[in-house]
Amino acid sequence: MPNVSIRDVARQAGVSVGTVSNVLNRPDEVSADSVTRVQQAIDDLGYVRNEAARKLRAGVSATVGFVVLNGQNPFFNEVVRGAEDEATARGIAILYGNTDENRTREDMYIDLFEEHQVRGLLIAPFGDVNNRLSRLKHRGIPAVLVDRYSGENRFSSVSVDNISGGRMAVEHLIATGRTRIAFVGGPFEMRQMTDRLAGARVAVEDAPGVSLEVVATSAMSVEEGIAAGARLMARPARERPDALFAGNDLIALGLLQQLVVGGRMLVPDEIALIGFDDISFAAAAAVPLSSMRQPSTTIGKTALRILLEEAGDTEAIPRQTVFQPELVARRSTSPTG
Amino acid sequence: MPNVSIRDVARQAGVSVGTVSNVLNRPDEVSADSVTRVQQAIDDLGYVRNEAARKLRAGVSATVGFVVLNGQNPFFNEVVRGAEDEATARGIAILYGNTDENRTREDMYIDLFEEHQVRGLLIAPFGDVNNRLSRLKHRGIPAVLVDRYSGENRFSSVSVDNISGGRMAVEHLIATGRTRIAFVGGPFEMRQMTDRLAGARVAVEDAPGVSLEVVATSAMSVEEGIAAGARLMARPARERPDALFAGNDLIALGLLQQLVVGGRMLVPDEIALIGFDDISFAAAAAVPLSSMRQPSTTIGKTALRILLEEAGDTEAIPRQTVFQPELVARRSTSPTG
DNA sequence: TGAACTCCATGAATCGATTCAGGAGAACTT
DNA sequence: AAGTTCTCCTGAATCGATTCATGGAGTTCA
Repeated sequence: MPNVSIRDVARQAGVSVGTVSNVLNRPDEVSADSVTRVQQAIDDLGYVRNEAARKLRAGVSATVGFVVLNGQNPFFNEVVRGAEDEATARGIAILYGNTDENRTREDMYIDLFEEHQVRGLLIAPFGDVNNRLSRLKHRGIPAVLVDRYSGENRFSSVSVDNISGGRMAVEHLIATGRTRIAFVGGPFEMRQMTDRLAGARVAVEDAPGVSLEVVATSAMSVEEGIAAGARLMARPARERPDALFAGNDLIALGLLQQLVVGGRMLVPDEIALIGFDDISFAAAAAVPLSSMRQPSTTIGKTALRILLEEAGDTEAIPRQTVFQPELVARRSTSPTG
Repeated sequence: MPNVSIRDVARQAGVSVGTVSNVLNRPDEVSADSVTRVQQAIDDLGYVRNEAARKLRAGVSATVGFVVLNGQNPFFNEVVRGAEDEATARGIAILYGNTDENRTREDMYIDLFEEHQVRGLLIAPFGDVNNRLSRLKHRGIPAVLVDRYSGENRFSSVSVDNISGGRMAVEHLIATGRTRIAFVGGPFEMRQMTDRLAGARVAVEDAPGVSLEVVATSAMSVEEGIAAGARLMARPARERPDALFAGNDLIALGLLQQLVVGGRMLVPDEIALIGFDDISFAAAAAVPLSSMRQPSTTIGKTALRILLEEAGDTEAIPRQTVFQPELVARRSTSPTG
């Protein structure tokens, strides 16, 4: 029995379509008798509400878009997971798009989700999306930036204090006796990276006798970490840093491989290593990886909650939610000796 | 300028709404002049098509649902990525749901996506979803099973030959000189796991003098791999297997950690290790991990393509697409000595 | 010239849920 | 008993894109 509409339910239950709609949307304004009759009819006919019609008429969508910049990074999957939980608890579905750090794809998804009349957009942006998002806002589609602080205050955002995180990571390295530190990360168009590096610089400036060098990567991936690790290992042992702060855990895992491959196990005695994000693979690495934990699912949950609030109130004032990252010290940064 | 409708475009361009619709959907049936005038009006007004209205009237949806059983497993993210590419090329958006191997969530997502009138459903199922999917099919919503062979032939499926994969993995272990093999995996409600184990059994039966033991895990996760690894390492060295075949790469990575932790580096000399899926973390592990590669993005692409074909033709005969996994031998299974 | 075709444009009807003005009937007031 | 208030229900109008029967204008051909 395909295509059971509210009209069929109304007929079956012997009430009007308006009543059926009320049973569905505000059952307390309907007599108990009608509610049970309509429920019965719904079960008998196997009625399923048509979201398209609902969206069209009510103008309110039960869909939220989530545009993620790297679907291969477990961190973002955890953020999505948090948003998902919060969404499904409200009967909202998530349209998912992975841009793979590609501006064209990013634009494409924003447009696509606009066509789909999403209730709002969560986005971990890669490029500069302010103009596009402003346009959406104009049309009543709010956006919340995820994992990216919105400096201009045009949009709400949920992120982590990357500067402070970078500082804490390097302070930890220094506290455990390291002095020749390298930051391995990039690309530096990404705000996350520049902030983490800036934090690292602060920590180093406060510590006399500690140096910081920068090893740039072109992506935040395991592969780039491996490549950077190979470059470091190509140096004479004397010229290598004694501690590495990786821009994120993927890079850190790549580095780690190069530092332990072939059983040489330089970590942690000769070189300490700390990452960022604390993805679940970090704890499970060959040498359990120290990392700066981001509250990933909480970020997702919070972002979704803020988004829905703003969807209800177009005049809402953008607010920036910033969590503090937390140092998770594991074996990869055990003190030397 | 919120809420620009096709009617506004028609007025602006000096044509009827029917013509605007035709420009949008079959421009070749419209005069070149009208096309440019309408295009101009669309640009001027910033018109964006309303998917809800389109879906309601045309009954055709530009949305596909993808229900995944473990959003934390990079393998599934790669499958999603494949489907995504294929979908966006056609202007189709993906509703994403992660069930986390939980039947309630699985049911919930199927219902939710039905309400959303998806054009079809891709699902990597956990529980028995045949009845629910049949219901959808009745309503004109086809489903394609992903990473799961559909024995009954009620639905199309795209998967990998797990039996053959299991056999190849163990044959490889045997060929590299191992004789005391353990399969580490579970839960065995999952068809993937039983098939891989069955394949392993076949390989062992053909090889005199080779034994196979089963170490059960309660999930296909890194954590379970670590736990199983700890149990194995608690045994006296003599009683340990000399080769491990992990049910998937997450389990393998967990095992690997326990086998190399503290610099003891048992892999590959004392114990060989092979996983399944060949996720990108496998190649980047401390000891690069041998694995049975699944063509993950191809699986996603193929599944989506079949789904769309079936959405166009309700009488389509279900077809089972089975790929062969491919052995990727890395250091973790180098021959001993 | 007129019949037969093409080519295109028109605009009302339609999809299904929601909304809301209007009203029936019961209950309560005075 | 008449007026007032409540509680529920009704059903037509509506959202915006698509469809399709209708028909006007221009071509071709006999």
